[in-house]
Amino acid sequence: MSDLLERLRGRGWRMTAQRRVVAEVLNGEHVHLTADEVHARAVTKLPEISRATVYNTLGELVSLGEVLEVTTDKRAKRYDPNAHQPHHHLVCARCGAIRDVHPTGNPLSDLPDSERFGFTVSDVEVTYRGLCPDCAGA
Amino acid sequence: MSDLLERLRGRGWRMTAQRRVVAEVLNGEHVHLTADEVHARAVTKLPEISRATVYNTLGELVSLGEVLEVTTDKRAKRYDPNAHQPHHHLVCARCGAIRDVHPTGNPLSDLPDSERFGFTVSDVEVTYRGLCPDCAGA
DNA sequence: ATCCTACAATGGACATTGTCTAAGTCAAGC
DNA sequence: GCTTGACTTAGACAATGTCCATTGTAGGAT
Repeated sequence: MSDLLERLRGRGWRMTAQRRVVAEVLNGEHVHLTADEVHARAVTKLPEISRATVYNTLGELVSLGEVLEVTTDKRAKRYDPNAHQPHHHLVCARCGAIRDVHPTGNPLSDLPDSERFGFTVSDVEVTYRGLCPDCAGA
Repeated sequence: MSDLLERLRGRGWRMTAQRRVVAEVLNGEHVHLTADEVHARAVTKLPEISRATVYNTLGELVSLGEVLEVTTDKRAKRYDPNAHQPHHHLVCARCGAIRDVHPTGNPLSDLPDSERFGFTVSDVEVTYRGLCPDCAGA
């Protein structure tokens, strides 16, 4: 976990209290917080931290490739710290719960040249939707 | 094309000038407009139409299943009238151009039970990313 | 053809998410 | 322990989307 902090330090990332707190909040599996959620949690550890700093820091983590931006719903971007293991997402259509999933097969090879319209296709993002046990078990 | 208007009428949708204009704007293949773009085009045909009405109407069309919401980027929702032919999307990472694509295979069957976490999975959405010919041909 | 009425449209305030800037603050190196 | 350039802050601003009270109207009833 402090892997993240270690890696960042090793890459010459200037360490500040704010950045440490943000990195600490973004930790674990199946973590997919919005920027405001990150801010809310960061504030409990460091009350003075500002919204702008959280946004800036998240943006930097994304640029560094340490965190992924996920847009499973149309509302806010979410931030996924599980950037070093490729995966896709399973989303509950009712409550919005998100799980990381690892489908078999490679969707990239399922897109024939005739369907590529001359694009250079480099990435694919798969979002499964359904109901989680709680919401389905009505 | 007026298929859409026909279908809506047949389903007892109360027809108004505003709704007709919105339905007319959303017509064709590879159409993926944001709500504001729909509004901008609707205004050229019906200057008094309000933003709220466009949002309401789009929401209704989505509820009726005649139009799909697509969230290929983190900014605005886009509306895709091609709802009666299942398809996925190919997005240019630079300019944002969007094409409808039809991959082979069924990603749903690529998600093993062990990766479903008890969810009832009903839908899957695939977004391919890359560079369109114009942006790649730098 | 005209009237009624429920449903639709309007516009403007408000909410949410995200960006920007100018000024103050601080981590890290010397 | 200084210096300095990068970081943080607060708040204004922008973009997108929602809500509500008021006004308008489509379509059925007469």
